[in-house]
Amino acid sequence: MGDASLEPRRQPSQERSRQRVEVILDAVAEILVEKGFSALTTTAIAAEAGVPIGSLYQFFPNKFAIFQAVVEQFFRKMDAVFERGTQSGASTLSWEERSDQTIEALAELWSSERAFAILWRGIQNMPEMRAAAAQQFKKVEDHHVALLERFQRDLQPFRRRIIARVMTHVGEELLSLSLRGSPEENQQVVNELKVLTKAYIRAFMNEGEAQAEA
Amino acid sequence: MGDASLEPRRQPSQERSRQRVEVILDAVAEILVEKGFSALTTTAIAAEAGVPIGSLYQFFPNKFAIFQAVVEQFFRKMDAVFERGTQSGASTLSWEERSDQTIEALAELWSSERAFAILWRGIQNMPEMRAAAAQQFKKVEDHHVALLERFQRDLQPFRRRIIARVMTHVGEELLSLSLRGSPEENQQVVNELKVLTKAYIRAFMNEGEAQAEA
Amino acid sequence: MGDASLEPRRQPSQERSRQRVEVILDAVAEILVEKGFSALTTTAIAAEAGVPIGSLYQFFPNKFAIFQAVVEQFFRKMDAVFERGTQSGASTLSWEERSDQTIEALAELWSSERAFAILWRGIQNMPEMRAAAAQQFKKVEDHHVALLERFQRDLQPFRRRIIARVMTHVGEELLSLSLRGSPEENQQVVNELKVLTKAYIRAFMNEGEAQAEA
Amino acid sequence: MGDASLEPRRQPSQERSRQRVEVILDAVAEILVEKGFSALTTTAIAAEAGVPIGSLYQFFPNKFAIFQAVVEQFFRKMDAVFERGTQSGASTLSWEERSDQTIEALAELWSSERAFAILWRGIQNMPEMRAAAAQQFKKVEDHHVALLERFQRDLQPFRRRIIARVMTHVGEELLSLSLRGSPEENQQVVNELKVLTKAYIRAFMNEGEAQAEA
DNA sequence: AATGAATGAGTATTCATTCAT
DNA sequence: GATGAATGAATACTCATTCAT
Repeated sequence: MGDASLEPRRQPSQERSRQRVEVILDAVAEILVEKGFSALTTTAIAAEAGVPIGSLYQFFPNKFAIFQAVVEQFFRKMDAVFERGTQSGASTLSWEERSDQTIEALAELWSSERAFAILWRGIQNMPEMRAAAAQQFKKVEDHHVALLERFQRDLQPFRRRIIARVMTHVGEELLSLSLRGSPEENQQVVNELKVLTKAYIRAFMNEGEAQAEA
Repeated sequence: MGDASLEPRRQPSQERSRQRVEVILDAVAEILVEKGFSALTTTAIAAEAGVPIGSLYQFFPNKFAIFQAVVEQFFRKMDAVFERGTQSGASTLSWEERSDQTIEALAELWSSERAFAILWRGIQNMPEMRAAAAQQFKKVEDHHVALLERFQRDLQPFRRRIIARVMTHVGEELLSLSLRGSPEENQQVVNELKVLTKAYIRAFMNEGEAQAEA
Repeated sequence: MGDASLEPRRQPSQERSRQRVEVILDAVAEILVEKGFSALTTTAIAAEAGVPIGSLYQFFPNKFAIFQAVVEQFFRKMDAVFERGTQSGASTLSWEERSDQTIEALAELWSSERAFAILWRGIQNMPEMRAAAAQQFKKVEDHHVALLERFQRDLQPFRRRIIARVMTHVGEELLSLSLRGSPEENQQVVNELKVLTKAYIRAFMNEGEAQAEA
Repeated sequence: MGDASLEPRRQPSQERSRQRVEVILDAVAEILVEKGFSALTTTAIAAEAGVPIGSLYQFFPNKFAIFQAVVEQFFRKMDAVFERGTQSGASTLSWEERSDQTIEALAELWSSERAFAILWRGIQNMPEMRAAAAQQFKKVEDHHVALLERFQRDLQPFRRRIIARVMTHVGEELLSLSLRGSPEENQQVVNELKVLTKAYIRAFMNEGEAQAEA
């Protein structure tokens, strides 16, 4: 699985190389925010990064691998947020508070990396990247599955997975939406995501109880 | 309002012309399903439709107008579903049943036109079509706003609009998701959309009551 | 000689047909003035004239024949100006006054048909029309030759022809130039054409005398 | 001033690149002479130059920039001729001899670059290049203005400018004409340009004296 | 005769990737 | 390793002319 051609060509072990990769990925973000996805050509990236076009191909086998690197960088940060949410001062907070906190942290992350949302939408239409995108979706989905396994033991595995998938997609859609409006609108979208998430969780929690009572 | 350059060049009044437009739009759908959005070039459309490239430009001023025609066709059907949901056998059904019915109908529509979901995602990344896409989103959002005005009078206008927007985006994201998995998964995604929608509505309904009680 | 394909397809004997041709030629002028030479497509002409595209091809075998008709119409008017200049109240006016009068009349003609100058420039770069354009140039040149034969009998035939050609081209270039500036500039260009023409004529008149004296 | 999109994309610093640009510009000339302006397509240029189409766009941002390069190259040579005419062995020559010499030199230049005349006419009808063409005309006009300022101080500035403009256009029209006939005709056209120019200058010189006497 | 939909070769331009230096 | 010029298939769109109705 996992298309090999999206792997970086080599680990940039030397300091200079590491910096170059950094510069390239920053250039990608800059272009996305300033000029949009359709301006994201290899030539433009090299120019923005102040790096010869050939260098791109020393670190990455092709255009998609560059995008993949940006995506992975972002998903690592997403992961970190989820980790923090799972571990931090567990007992003191209600699940509602934890949910809200995680969403708030995610919203901050997305808001601080507006380039990602643009890239992520663009990627959905690149056949060459669909598998890689699916894989990242899956990782978030797996995280939700794990949480549900811990706190909602009655759910059937199949349904648990679908619920996790739904939460993943709703979350990404609304976090993305929360970057496209006015500051007030954006904040309110995040608030609604909190409301909606808690309502949804409560819904299938109650189903279980309702069944148990019956 | 609405970019004139996306308007069809002329109404195909004659039978033969109407058929040609039909054939072209069918070709668009065929390509989307078979080869994906990035294969949707004018040459490919003409070839798939068995029509000379010039004919495309007799009916449409440019590529985007073709896409726009497909989008409008689909949104007219969406509209019809919403209309039916609003008018049909009003008093006998609970709001929960009505919600479920509408979602079921929408799911059937999306499932019967799989090409649309692919096109719709692709369009989001075309700067030339973003305005047109936003307009369609807005129409659905307005429908939700109208419903909320009728049944949830206490909501503040600003929040009402954001809730409507959230419902629009969640709906489209999950309906789109419900086309990408196995039949069982897809059905379950639709079910979750029903659960989630009702839970969300109940949540802000109760907020009002909670406030009223306090 | 004279490319047959530029001939009108048939003499529009019926009144309605004659009107249609008129409408078409007017449309050509309108487009030239409003949108420039590069907008002068057959489709645009038909649309502007409110005439089906097929009608164009009933009167003219091709695009060039339409242009040719406009050109001939204009050159007939040029001819008329020259005729008038040659015949009118001959003896009372000096040759200088006659020259000035003719130039003034030509300037008025060019100014009243601004479309022609645009078309005429455009035509120079159409290989298909170069022969026809040369023929029109030749007709004006021949007029000048005839005049010179009458008033400058000593000139050698070869030189007479070249002088006539030079006068033709200088005239057309400056009359065309006299449409491109401000009203004051345009008037002054016409004045300079008068000065220049008289100076030139005087020059080769004196040459003859100088030679005779020697 | 000067449309940036007509600027070359980069200075061909390396020898090989410089040669390539040379080859491209030569191909333009070749096509113009052999097949005329309307055959001057990017594909044709690339083919004639034996260069892939992409290479054209390495050096020039678009078709017009290629034409502009040819035009500028030629006008630099025109400039040089005017410079030489202004500076060379000043006192020994009468103004008549100087005028004749300059025209002779210009005629040689135009004759040695027959492609230019064809391109120059073609450019007049390209809306995208009209501004650039006007700029070149203006430079020649300015040269004439400067000369007139030196030798004909009595002329009013407005008239001086129009006279310069007239000389520019007459010169270019007749030099262009001097490439389209037989060798004898062409030589005679150049001779007439000399006669005409001197006669014209003498005319407005005398105007001044006539006024002074009165 | 009158119409106008149909045609498709031809146009300028882009861009991911390679590879000679 | 590092460079960036070179490549050419692919893209959206135009337009003079025809010919079935």
